[in-house]
Amino acid sequence: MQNVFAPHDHASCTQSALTTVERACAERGLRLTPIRKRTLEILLEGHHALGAYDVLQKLSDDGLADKPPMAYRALNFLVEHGFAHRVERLNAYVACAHPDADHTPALWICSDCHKVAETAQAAELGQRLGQDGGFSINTLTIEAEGSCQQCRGESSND
Amino acid sequence: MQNVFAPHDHASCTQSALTTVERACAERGLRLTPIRKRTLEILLEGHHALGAYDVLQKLSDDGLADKPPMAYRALNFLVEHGFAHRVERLNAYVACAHPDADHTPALWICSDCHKVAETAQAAELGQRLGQDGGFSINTLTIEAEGSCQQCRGESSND
DNA sequence: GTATAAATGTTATGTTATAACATATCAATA
DNA sequence: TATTGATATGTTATAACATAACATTTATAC
Repeated sequence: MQNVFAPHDHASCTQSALTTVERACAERGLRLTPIRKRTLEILLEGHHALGAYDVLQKLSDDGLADKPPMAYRALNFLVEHGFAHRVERLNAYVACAHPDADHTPALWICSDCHKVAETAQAAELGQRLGQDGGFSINTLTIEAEGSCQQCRGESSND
Repeated sequence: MQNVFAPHDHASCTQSALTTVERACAERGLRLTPIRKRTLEILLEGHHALGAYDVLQKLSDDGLADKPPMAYRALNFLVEHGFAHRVERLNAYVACAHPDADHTPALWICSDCHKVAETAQAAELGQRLGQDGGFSINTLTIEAEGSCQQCRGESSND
């Protein structure tokens, strides 16, 4: 697990994600417009999931967007292209930790510090689960809520 | 996979779930009040997930409840005690197929016939996934969207 | 430079969910 | 059997999440 729960150099963590996404957009002919880029930056500020209206508020503070559809469009763009994930259990969004890989993530939601981590090994696992019933998986959602190692060891890590 | 996608004797399927839940409530000192029982029956009518407001409409038709909190309370009761599951991807609810077992279900959502099936083998799997990161799982959500064997073989199965 | 597609701007509304508080019912027991 | 404490229901109001539909602007390809 790429452990976003643990202390780490967040500036370089953010920067590398941003660079990776910029490169991916260039390669794939996608337009990382100001709203979209800023939305990604907002999600990258922490490893917390943000609701669409939280994102919208920040976009609005920056004068970039001030109506719900504008935030949803940017978020949907990021999710569609694998640069962010929607956290179904929270109706919220989190920046992708490995935006370069085509992956089905498993999300780990710490109910103490509220950070959300991600692992990538979920896809083949779902296929295996579905096999006996002959179910053909299109998309797979795996989300766990619990407590991270840091929070179990310390008082608070928010 | 207990295959709710395939044709089956739905009357006995419903009846056995209802009986099991009644017994479980008796054993565990839970009150299966009219609203709660009817809510379960509504969910058991098909293997489709129903939104809270769909359930509310039906409860209202029966003169049992007519305000959102009343439906949400009944649904939450059923979910808390394992008699129904919330489908996070659909913001909807489905009756539990094995209400007697304490389980972490994996849900299979067919985007063609819209039925939702359930398998129970997800718990240890999640534990395994979380282990390397030292994450301690409280609840685990596993939901797949795709197509069931029946729908891939036939035209429509709704 | 015009046509086409993509993205953004805007209005309005739809959908899902809960906080907060009042009232009624149940279950144990004094 | 009256009291009481816990549980469940009734009600108002609003919070939180999301999208349909259509107008305008900006980018891109020809």
